[in-house]
Amino acid sequence: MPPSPKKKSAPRVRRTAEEARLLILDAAEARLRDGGPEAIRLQDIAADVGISHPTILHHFENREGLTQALGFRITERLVSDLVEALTRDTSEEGSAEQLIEHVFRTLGDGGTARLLAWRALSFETGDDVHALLEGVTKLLHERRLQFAAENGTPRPTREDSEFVARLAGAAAIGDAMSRPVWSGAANEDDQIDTRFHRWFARLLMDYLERGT
Amino acid sequence: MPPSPKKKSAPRVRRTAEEARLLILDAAEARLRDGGPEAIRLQDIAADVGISHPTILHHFENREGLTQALGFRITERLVSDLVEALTRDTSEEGSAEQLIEHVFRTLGDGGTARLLAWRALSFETGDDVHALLEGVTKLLHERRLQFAAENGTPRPTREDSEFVARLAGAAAIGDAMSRPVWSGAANEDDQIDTRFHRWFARLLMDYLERGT
DNA sequence: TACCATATCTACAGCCCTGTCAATAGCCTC
DNA sequence: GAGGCTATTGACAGGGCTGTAGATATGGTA
Repeated sequence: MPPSPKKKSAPRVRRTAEEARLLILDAAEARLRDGGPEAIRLQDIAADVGISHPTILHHFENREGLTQALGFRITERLVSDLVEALTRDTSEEGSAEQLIEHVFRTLGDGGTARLLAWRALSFETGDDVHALLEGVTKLLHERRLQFAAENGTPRPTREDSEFVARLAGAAAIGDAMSRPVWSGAANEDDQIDTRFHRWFARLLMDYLERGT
Repeated sequence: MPPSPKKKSAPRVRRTAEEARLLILDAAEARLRDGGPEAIRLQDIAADVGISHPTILHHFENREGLTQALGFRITERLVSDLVEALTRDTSEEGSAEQLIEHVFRTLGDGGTARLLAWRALSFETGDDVHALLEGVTKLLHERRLQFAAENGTPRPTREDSEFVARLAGAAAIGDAMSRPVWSGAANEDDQIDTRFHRWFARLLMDYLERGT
């Protein structure tokens, strides 16, 4: 048999390595979002991007390399988003409610909660997340000390500030994780989420202003 | 070839269907706990129990049947635990702190948080969890109305009670989920968790006693 | 234009995992 | 003790997914 008439395959698209990695990560993240961890299949992802699956292996070594890179990117984006919001929203006086709302929205929307849950399940040290909590605590505590000095209210301990940050984070994550589960079929109205966030923000603000 | 000398295989253990299902579920849960969702492999589970994997299929139809049964059992146990704690601990007056501590411990210990996260990832309606929140809200609200009548404090709205329950649940779940992630290498002391739970319980109690 | 680095492809190998099937062996009932 | 129900098993099949190898094309560079 003659060496087969050289099927003319579709012209190749050649990207930079970075571009390719971005596209692949995007596709993988989308699959993870609405298909769960088991939906991260090289062949499917490749099909989504419109490439062949060995290309993925070329860029990420192996499957685990891909998931690891994905995990890093997810938290990295989350962290930068939070830090940005923190430094922006705490500059104005009364807008802590907006900040809380923002945090809840960021975690809840677009399946970010699902991504976080996945990351929590798939180990990976998580030192970066730990660092995030540290940073937030520090920021918050400084602001509280300043507030106490200006208003003559009692100075909070550092542990107290840590607890406040921890509560806010836990509540946001927990709420985001639970919502898709227990919202269930009854989607109810979307407003109730916002009211809940406001309510929580006010609860927290009351506590902060009381001083202890 | 003569019909092979009938290798004497190990004597079979014959359990009741219920017993077998329990053993299999236990093994599956253990694997899920410390291996993640991808560790639910029929052959491995069978090996753990000491049976052959077709036996699992016999009892659960297929893999999905197993995971579904597992999901139900996990939340069922959690729900019954919570309901029991609620009815027990709210009977005494000041022991709400114990209740909160209990909820946090239940969710945090033994990887229950991991199990919940897995369940959140693997869809499944979650109507049962929704029902749990309903029940807790109702219990809480009734107690608050009674408290308000006795002490002359303002009557809370039902939505307010719902928010309290939602916050407590979200905080417990979020904290449990986050701890293994951001505790990271620095295990710090275990006491701090307890202090945090107490702190949160007091915050919540203050709010409840103020009435709004 | 010639050449090089490398992103991409096709084809294939191997593995593991789920699910099927027919046979076997405990336990309960009569 | 005989017989039936069914829990259990070994062997096998089929499919899908990861990873490998060598060829090829593309864009930049000299």
